[in-house]
Amino acid sequence: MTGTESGVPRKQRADSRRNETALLEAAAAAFVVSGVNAPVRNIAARAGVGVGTIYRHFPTRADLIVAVYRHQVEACAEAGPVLLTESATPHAALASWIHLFVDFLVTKHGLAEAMRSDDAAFQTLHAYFLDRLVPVCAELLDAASTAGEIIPGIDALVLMHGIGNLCIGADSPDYDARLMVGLVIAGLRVR
Amino acid sequence: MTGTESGVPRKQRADSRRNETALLEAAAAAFVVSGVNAPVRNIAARAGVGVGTIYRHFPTRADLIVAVYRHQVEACAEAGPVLLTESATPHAALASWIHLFVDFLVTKHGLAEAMRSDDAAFQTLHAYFLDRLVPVCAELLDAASTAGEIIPGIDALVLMHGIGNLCIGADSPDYDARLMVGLVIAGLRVR
DNA sequence: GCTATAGCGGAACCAAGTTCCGCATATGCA
DNA sequence: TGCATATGCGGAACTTGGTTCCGCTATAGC
Repeated sequence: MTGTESGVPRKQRADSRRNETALLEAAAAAFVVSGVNAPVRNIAARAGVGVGTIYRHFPTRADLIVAVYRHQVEACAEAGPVLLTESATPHAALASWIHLFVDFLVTKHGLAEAMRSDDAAFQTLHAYFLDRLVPVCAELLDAASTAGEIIPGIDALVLMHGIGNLCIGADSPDYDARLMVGLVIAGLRVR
Repeated sequence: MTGTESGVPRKQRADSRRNETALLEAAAAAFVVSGVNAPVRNIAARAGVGVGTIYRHFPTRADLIVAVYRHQVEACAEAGPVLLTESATPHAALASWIHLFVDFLVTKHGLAEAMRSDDAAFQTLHAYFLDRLVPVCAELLDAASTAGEIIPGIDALVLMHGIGNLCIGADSPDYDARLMVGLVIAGLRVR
């Protein structure tokens, strides 16, 4: 229940907003150096707040991750339709978009792991990333499928899930996520 | 330093051996219901031993996992050459073998995740699984490559790494690891 | 049987996530 | 401007799970 008896809600306190942005900055910084599983106490200390303040603003780690990466996810989502109109073929657009998505993932240490975690706390992360990006992917798949360039019936959710998985551990020297993703893209083509 | 002054080592105590097999059975059971990250205390309780006993026999979780699954890994490794002689083509052998590997992984909740963990504790797991299976995979890849069925230059380690990744979360209802692996196998073919 | 010691159990310690509550302070109003 | 009150804060305390360590027990070898 927010607000006074009269029903008109008191506006959010200034310090609360300050803390929220401080937390976002601190989290972004912590994620860069320690990955998205950076200890809560770390982030709180960086932001100069108590741990309780993190939980008040971002009840689950997923909420914090979503908030930190929202801009980049939006950019990726918006790139889909653009690529579709600008690319030579739908398959080329699909390939470009997937590479964009992969680039996003591999530069966020631990994000790919988190994305696929079945831990309930990551439900909102899962939901946001996929709800925002799966339709875009589906549109690209559909276009390429209609053009007869790829095998039909591929589910966008499954594909993104798989692409995400392939990006796990992408910073290991004896692995090459992009190569594997490339194999998948090649495997999509009709032969 | 083990043994008496005279240099002849005292043989392993009977209770020690008993505990080791009890632990293996308990761990196998725990892995089935809770995945390979089942709490140490759980496994110890199941086996009717103290936690210290686990660490004495299996210093890291990876050691325990390796011990539990050794038979199945060996079977998979040995299947490679057999498939190569019995299959119609090297590519068919490769595909069959990969499916075998995938079947092994997807039925072990959490094993695929553990396989790719960069945590130092999982080093021996990584080492054992890959050292045992990568050469087999390399042989199959080589045969298929020589036969001109697949694109050349694919590194077995990278491929297995990727296949392992694709198997993460295979028990989720909205994912299909086998489909994704199938795409990779298709992507390997020359066109 | 006796002795030396390998091996055992589990308490204690550590790391991280999460909850909760007394306290501080910003807001809205007089 | 000063006051009342709800909002929001900090961080201690609790939980869970891994890891270490040490006094004690039971076995192997004689």
